[in-house]
Amino acid sequence: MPELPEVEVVRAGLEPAVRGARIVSVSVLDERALTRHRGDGIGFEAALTGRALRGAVRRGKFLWLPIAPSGGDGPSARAILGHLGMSGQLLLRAPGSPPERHERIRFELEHPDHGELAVVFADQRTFGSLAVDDLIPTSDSAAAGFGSIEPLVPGQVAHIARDPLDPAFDDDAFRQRLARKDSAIKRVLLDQTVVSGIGNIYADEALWAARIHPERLARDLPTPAVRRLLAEVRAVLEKALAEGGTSFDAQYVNVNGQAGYFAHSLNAYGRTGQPCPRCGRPIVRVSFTNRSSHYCPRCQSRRSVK
DNA sequence: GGAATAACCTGGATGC
DNA sequence: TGCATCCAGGTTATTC
Repeated sequence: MPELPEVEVVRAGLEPAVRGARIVSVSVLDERALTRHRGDGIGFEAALTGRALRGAVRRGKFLWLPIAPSGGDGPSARAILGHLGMSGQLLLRAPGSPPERHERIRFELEHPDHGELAVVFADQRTFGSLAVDDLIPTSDSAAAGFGSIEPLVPGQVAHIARDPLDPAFDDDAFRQRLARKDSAIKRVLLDQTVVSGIGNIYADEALWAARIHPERLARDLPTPAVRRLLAEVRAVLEKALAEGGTSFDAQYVNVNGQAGYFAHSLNAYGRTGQPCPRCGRPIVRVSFTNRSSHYCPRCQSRRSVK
């Protein structure tokens, strides 16, 4: 389940491989991997073949590879936009390597320093997708995301909020947004237009660390609780990033196909019935908007939040 | 306009 | 052993 740390691991792995590389060929094997693309597979291949890439950028769970303009100079006008969904993988492979299981799209690249290589987009559940999208100015004129200094963001990502690790993330604006939200705090944490990069795993972990019940109304949280929550969100994301992300199965791996280790550090998510690491009371799991929420009923009281 | 819900999808786990 | 059912969950369109 790729959330911010997992996508950042992928971005960091792709960056040196794609920066300055030229796309020699593109093979769309399954057009379901282009649900975000306005056009068909043939058009996708034609739009990218022969073009050069400038790097890898991420905002929240979205990442994109800016495409150099045909002249080579000036700002990029378009990018390859990607979202991994639930089970998407971007893998670096040797040119002509055997097809991956669930391989959907393959790029053959020529890099001035690394030579020939392949970037493979594989996706078991086909919730992820790639697209060619136009870049537009960011609403706040700040750099679009991690890995870029340009204030240009794919149009499909313009509505996505900045993530808590982004230097341009506005803590006060986030707090004010929460104060107007008549929804459970966990639902708000999962709303990518409010704060991006957080999914079910890290929402549960951050709420556990901040001792906040997932069904507390966002607007009822006092300012100190919001500050504590933001601090714990950042701490959880940074720790997961340092450990290479969370892998429960083969659904999340880095660009080399390796799993992350953060699953060993989880305190609440997926630990139903196991003792809370803080107080020892069993972690409970409740159904929550077609999802699961895991929390400690003692540490995360529905009332006493300060 | 804001909030809640359903649908998309595949494969592993579980129960019979 | 084989079949049916459930579950995982990010995003978005639809509904309320």
